[in-house]
Amino acid sequence: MNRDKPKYKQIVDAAVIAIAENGYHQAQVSKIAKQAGVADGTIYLYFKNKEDILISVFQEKMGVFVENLTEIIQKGKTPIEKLSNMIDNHFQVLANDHHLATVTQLELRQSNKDIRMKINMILKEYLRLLDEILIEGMTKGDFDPTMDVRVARQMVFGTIDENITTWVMNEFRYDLLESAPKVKKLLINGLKG
Amino acid sequence: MNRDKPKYKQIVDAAVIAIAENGYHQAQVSKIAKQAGVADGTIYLYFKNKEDILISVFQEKMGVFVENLTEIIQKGKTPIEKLSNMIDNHFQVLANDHHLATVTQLELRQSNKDIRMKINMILKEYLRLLDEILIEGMTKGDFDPTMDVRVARQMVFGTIDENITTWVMNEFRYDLLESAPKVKKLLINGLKG
Amino acid sequence: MNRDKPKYKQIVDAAVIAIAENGYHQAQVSKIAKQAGVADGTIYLYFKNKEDILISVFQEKMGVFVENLTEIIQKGKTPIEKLSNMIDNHFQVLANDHHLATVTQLELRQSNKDIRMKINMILKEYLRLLDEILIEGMTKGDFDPTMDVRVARQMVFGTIDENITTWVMNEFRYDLLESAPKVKKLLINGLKG
Amino acid sequence: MNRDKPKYKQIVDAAVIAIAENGYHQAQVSKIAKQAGVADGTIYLYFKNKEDILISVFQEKMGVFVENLTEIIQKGKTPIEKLSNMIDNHFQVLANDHHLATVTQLELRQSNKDIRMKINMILKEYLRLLDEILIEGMTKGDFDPTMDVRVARQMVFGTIDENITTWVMNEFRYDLLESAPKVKKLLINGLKG
DNA sequence: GATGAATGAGCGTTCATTCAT
DNA sequence: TATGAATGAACGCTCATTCAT
Repeated sequence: MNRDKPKYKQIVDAAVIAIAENGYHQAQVSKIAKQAGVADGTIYLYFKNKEDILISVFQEKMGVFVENLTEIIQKGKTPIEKLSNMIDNHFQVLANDHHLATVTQLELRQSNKDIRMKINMILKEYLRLLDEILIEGMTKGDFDPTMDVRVARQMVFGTIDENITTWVMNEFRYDLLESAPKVKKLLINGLKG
Repeated sequence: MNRDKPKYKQIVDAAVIAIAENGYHQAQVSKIAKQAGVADGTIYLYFKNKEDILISVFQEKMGVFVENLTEIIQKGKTPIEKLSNMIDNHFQVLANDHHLATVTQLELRQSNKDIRMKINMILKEYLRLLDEILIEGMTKGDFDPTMDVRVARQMVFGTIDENITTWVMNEFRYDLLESAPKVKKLLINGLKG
Repeated sequence: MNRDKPKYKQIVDAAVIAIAENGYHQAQVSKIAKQAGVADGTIYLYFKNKEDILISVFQEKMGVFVENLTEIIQKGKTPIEKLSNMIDNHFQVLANDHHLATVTQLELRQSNKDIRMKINMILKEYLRLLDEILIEGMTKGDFDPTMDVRVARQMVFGTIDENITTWVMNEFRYDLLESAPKVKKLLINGLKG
Repeated sequence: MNRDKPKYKQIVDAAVIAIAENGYHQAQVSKIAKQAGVADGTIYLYFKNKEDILISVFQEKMGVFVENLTEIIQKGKTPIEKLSNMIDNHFQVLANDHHLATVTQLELRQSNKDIRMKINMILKEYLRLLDEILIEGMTKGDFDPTMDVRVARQMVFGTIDENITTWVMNEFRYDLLESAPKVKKLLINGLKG
């Protein structure tokens, strides 16, 4: 079950494609295996079970968001700049990968409570970094120092998420990136207090 | 398939409980029937199939939100008051019915694309009413007249939704209603521009 | 369960239509009831169960064949004339009632062994009359006196039956009655020995 | 879905037994699987669905009739000899396999129209070969050159079929093979004209 | 007699997982 | 490691029959 071997990533990527193209419930293990070019049984040399594939998909892909956000925080000067770059990054990554957007915004949410609980655990790290930005902003006076961080974080993440989900549901018919400045303006106004 | 007979509502309510307690995929028709105190076959006198039960659950329950919001819009004086009351209503209805909250925020989202598309159609009416409030606010000067209504609506709904979902995922461990004033403050600040 | 009341015949006739138009397996009791213009439950005031309806259909309709054949035997002069008239009658009755032909030749044969055993019991009387004609022919020298009556009867009935079934399966696309003289010629040649 | 693997024939044979012993409607897939000594799911590696099993049963078994008849036609000298051998073969194959006789004469006829249409397509080849014999006989003067081939074919097949069906319905209580010479004599007389 | 709402047993099929090769 | 044939548990839906009115 070595997660560094090339076949591991090969299967994770195949899962994204299989789920995006067939839908969550139609992405049987055999389809993922076929897409990955391996036998059904081979999947089980790298993953404990199907649930493990799905969680790994999220983990691997979410990793990119966390890495990018870590860098954004390091390089950014002001909290507002950091928040702005975070939103841009979030929108850009998904705007550039429709398969991934479909999987994270629609398909993976059809998984059962257990899986989504685990997915939420993975998301935690990303939200922790967001909290960091918000707290810095409150301390430095860029954001309302009296606001509730949890609620503020939920506003930021909920707004971004809803935006992207709507775009996916509309089958990418408009340019997601055009919404970014509007989202930023509204959110920053909200946070300024 | 008469939707006015008492058994119709009886089954819809039973479905909410069965789904909340067992999870979407474990809420077999037989469990819903048992919960409703009717025979399995009786379900099919009132619903075309299982999918129809789920859509009806959403329809019936969402109906309350739409009715309440309609009244709120009629009675409210200012757009801000209307928005405020809408948020209060949304939080209160779900804070008072944990089963319903579980079903709408977690379980029903596991349904397949078809069902979710239909659920979205039902949601549309609610979002249209929200748009009404926002546009009135833009016209009257309460909200930023230059903002994008769609993005603003996504912020309001996304923030509310994310808040409630987090609360459900945390298994109702804190008081949802305490978040309402904070959510309102943040959102209204954001919309004011 | 009075079989003389008008509703009894009404339901039998409705069954023929319902079965002919929907097929044996799609002719649910509720469809037969609807076709007859009575409630589902009413069926059970006249018939023990669904099987009883089907057997009654055959019984009532077969009755016509037996009555006609009895008269043919009484009025006929020679065994060959009687056989000839029997074949004509058999073809004519079904050529005039496509619904009935469909039901007896195709649909009713989809019933289970039990029902078909009972149908065969009803058929017995008709075959007994046919035997009478054959035996008279053997005695009078019109037919081969050394032939096996059972086998001869099976030839006559099997040939008639196969002819009509093929015609039904070809959806009545040709004129069944044109085959009658040919069938008669072949059979009588066979029987003459 | 490889039809050459041993398990394919294994399941077809099991289906004949399961249907003969339980009746068409009581021969559930699970019973066929059990009889074949495989898991339920294995059935679906070799057959598209239950209907496909039934059609395959007929196809495989009818194949024997067609093969035998082809050989009979090749080896036979006169049309009468060929017809005679065909009847013998038809009777012998079924006299030697009561299960198969039950299935072809009684149980398979309970299938729905679709299946029976497909079964009829398979039967067509057998009837075509019979037609060949009849036409040769008409040409060579063994059979009445003025007879209608279709009607003649229906007499031959109908007589054979009715004979065997009666024997099955009488639960094999008499020796089917004793009827063969009688059937042949009657039919050949009929065809001679 | 007549109704029709309610009943509940019964089954074909899918698919994640295993394991002999 | 890798394979893929085989497994078998699990469930939505139909429809003949009943029975309170």
